[in-house]
Amino acid sequence: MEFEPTKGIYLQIADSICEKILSNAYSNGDKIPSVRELAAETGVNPNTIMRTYTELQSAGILENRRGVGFFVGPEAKGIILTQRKQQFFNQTLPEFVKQAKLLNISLDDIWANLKEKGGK
Amino acid sequence: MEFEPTKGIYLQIADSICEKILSNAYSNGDKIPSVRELAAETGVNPNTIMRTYTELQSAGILENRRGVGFFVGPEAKGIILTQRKQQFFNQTLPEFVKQAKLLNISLDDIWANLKEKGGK
Amino acid sequence: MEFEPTKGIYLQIADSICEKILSNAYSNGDKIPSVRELAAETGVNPNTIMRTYTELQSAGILENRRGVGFFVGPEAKGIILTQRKQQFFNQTLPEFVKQAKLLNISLDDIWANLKEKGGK
Amino acid sequence: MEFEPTKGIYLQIADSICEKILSNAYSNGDKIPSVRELAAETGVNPNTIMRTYTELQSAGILENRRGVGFFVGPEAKGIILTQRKQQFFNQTLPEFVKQAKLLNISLDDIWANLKEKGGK
DNA sequence: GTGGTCTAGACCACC
DNA sequence: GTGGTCTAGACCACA
Repeated sequence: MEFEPTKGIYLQIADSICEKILSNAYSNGDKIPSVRELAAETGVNPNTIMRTYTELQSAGILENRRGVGFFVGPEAKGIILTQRKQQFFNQTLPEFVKQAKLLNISLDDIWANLKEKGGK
Repeated sequence: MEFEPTKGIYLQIADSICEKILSNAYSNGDKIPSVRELAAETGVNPNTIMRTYTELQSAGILENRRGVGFFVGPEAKGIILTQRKQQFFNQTLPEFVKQAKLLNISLDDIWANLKEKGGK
Repeated sequence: MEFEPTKGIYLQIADSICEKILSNAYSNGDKIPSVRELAAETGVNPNTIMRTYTELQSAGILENRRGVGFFVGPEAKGIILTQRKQQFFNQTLPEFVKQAKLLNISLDDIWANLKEKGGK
Repeated sequence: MEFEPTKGIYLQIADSICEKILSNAYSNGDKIPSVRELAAETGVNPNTIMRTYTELQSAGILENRRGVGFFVGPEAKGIILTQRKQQFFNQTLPEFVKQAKLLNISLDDIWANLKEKGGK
């Protein structure tokens, strides 16, 4: 698995898990791969996976049954959505608009660019 | 001068210089403050300023006359714009679209909203 | 380890690493000594080693896995060779020819001389 | 006038003067441009020109008549030739050969390259 | 005065 | 343990 060098690996893994939850690849209550499994699969140090899981747990997205494994929490999807929407409207969107203005890129330019990529 | 804790100081200083170039506060060929001057002014260690200048130089944005100082390069503005546009279309925009999709937010809605604000 | 006083230590270390790569002492993907290790081994400050590694990285010769170490990049050998050949034909050779001309030394004589030595 | 960033400007100016002497643009006993003249012409700080002149003087290549100016010394050409030949055979040539061997460049390759450039 | 390099030692996030 | 950044202070060559 490939990782961006600018962002913590544990965060990138957390993102990928959240995205699986949002896209219903994982549903509420599902058991997710064990630390060792995921470590082997991604080629990442188990400590790093563990950090991902515990942080997701303390966010209420995952739950832990001792000796059994980690499971998707009952409110997982809602928590992730709330969290992401907040981030989207408070950070991503304003930053996006600011950059576009600074670079003098119009909505039409963006639209054209998206169509071009979408056409591929 | 105040700095965000999340991003390297040398990068924040680089950004501020680039913005001065984009806004024509510095023009092509202008001498920019010496390493020690800017260090004193910002309260940052000269080594850190040096790092900023060196990186901007190797990007072609600054030039250097030994024993004299650093100067804005002839292509500075173009390089910065190219660089930023590239980042916008290759990273910011796709990430933005991806998040919007995951959150089930319609791009059309966002655009309508933006156009409305733009009209203010 | 001994260093020439005329050339930056960080450059001399970079050279020695490149030569290890060219001579196959390091192969593609190999982990090279950690910053602290090499610093201790050479008696040089870790910051200086860090500078060497960073510059080799931005040249594409080294790669970097966070918290793990620096590794020889997949194209390392090719990059080094290209870089050196370019320098040879664009700088070393013209300078050599220019000096020979100024000194009124015939290139043919030099060639003959070299071939003779090469035959030994 | 353009200067390489890697080598002291005062050395580059010294070289250009020596080359004028070798190519008979300046002859023994000729008055060379005053410090101020050459400074204005090259756009270089007069201190730097002065350094060049005094170093060439202490090498016996230039002579100084107070209140009059700097002049090419009687042995100038000989001194420069001796000096350069020494450097050529002790440094330039061995370094040239070493690099060619390291890069696996044959004399024929070099020959071909020279012809190509000469043909332009 | 300018840039450029090096050292020593600290602290951080991450694996 | 790893890399990454920052500070403080020194010394150098050069203009």
